[in-house]
Amino acid sequence: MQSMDVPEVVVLRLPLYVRALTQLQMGGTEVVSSQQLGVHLQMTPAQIRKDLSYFGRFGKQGRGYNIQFLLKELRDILGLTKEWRACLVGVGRLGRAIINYTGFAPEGFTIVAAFDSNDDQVGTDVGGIQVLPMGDLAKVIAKRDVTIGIVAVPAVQAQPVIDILVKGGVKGILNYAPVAPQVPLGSVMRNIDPVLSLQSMTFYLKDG
Amino acid sequence: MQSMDVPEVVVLRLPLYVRALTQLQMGGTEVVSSQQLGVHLQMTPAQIRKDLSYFGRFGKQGRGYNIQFLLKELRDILGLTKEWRACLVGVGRLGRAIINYTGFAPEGFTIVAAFDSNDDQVGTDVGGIQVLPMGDLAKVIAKRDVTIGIVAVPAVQAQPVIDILVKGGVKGILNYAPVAPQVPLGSVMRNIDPVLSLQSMTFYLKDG
DNA sequence: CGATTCGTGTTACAGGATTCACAAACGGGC
DNA sequence: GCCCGTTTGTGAATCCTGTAACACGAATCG
Repeated sequence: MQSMDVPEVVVLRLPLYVRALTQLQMGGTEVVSSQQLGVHLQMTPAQIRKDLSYFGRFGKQGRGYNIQFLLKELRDILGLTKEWRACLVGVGRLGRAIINYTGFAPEGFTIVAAFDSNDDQVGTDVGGIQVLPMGDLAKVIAKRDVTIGIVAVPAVQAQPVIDILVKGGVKGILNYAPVAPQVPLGSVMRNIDPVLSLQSMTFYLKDG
Repeated sequence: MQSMDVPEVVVLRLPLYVRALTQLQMGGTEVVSSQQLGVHLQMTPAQIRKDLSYFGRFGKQGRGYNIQFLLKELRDILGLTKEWRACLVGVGRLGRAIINYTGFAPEGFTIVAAFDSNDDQVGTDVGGIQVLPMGDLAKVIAKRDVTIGIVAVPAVQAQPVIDILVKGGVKGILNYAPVAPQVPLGSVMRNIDPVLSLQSMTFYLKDG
């Protein structure tokens, strides 16, 4: 499969291209050169062209890239043309914020179920979603075609919860817990960790 | 300054070491080898040793690293020994969640002020913090020794808000808005963007 | 219609980062 | 005090990423 020989750094940049192109499209632009895109994203034109060339030939010499076309291609490549269904584990403060976050839906990511191990939470309604017991996890994942698990539980529970999610059939994990858990080969995990970001930032701030 | 010739990837990994070491320390371990740490963090022992060697010689041959000592050193290097004061801009849903997030304080990051451009928000109390008008920003930053600005405003407002923060004297930006804003040289920015994470994840999920 | 300009896709190269391999150092046992 | 298993710190070698250069196609202009 193509996925195998495309460097991961490149894949990580594709969503940035999608963002920038969408923004340009909103502004009414129809064609853009790697040069202009580069200014927008603070990268060299060469890098953009090289990244795109991993997937095909999308531009025209002397003209640049047709935004609508390139966007469609990139969305295809990233798999953004379908609706992705996710479930959330942990409906504490953080989990509630995630459910209520309005940024996911417009991009095609929908949270279709929520779980919690705390019996007091089970049965309650959070942002229009019924909180289910952890025991229902595997069943719901299968029934509702859930491919992504969002983890918003305390650090110590993260690894066991992730194990359950993966065993339940989830393929991707978006982890908000402040740990670096392990996922089996074949699963993909992304960590959201503002504290780590701050801690690496202070290195540059400490005597500047 | 040493900061200049240490690769940024290395700096990004240091907080991971701090985390793992803290966890081991909690568990009662006193000495750890790069081997063991590597298993814990899923990295090669060689990389850990090389990373650490940028900053000094912290280990003992035949034994490994004294956790307490190494932790102290790493905290020093990262500048985590002092209290960092931050201000938040934008007290919408996301901003409120950030203020109420309990993960910052234990690591020495305190939110000491909150701002919003919406007059309806100004004057209200969010999580024990009084919301101030944007006009007070520069004054408060100076007076309360704020070095970090946390941005939780809609995408279109992110860049202007960041400009104001930087002009006001903030040195670091933690940006939650789904854009890639520009900061002047000498400032540091970190982006928290779950949607980008998901969008690069789906590439690997789309036909697996 | 030929010349010129522009910007792509690609190949070659340079600079970084990661891994390897090994000498030097440490601690424990005897 | 000496040996032995262990593990560090560090050049050297390998791998990877980003940048620069260039040949070619496409559009434009006189």
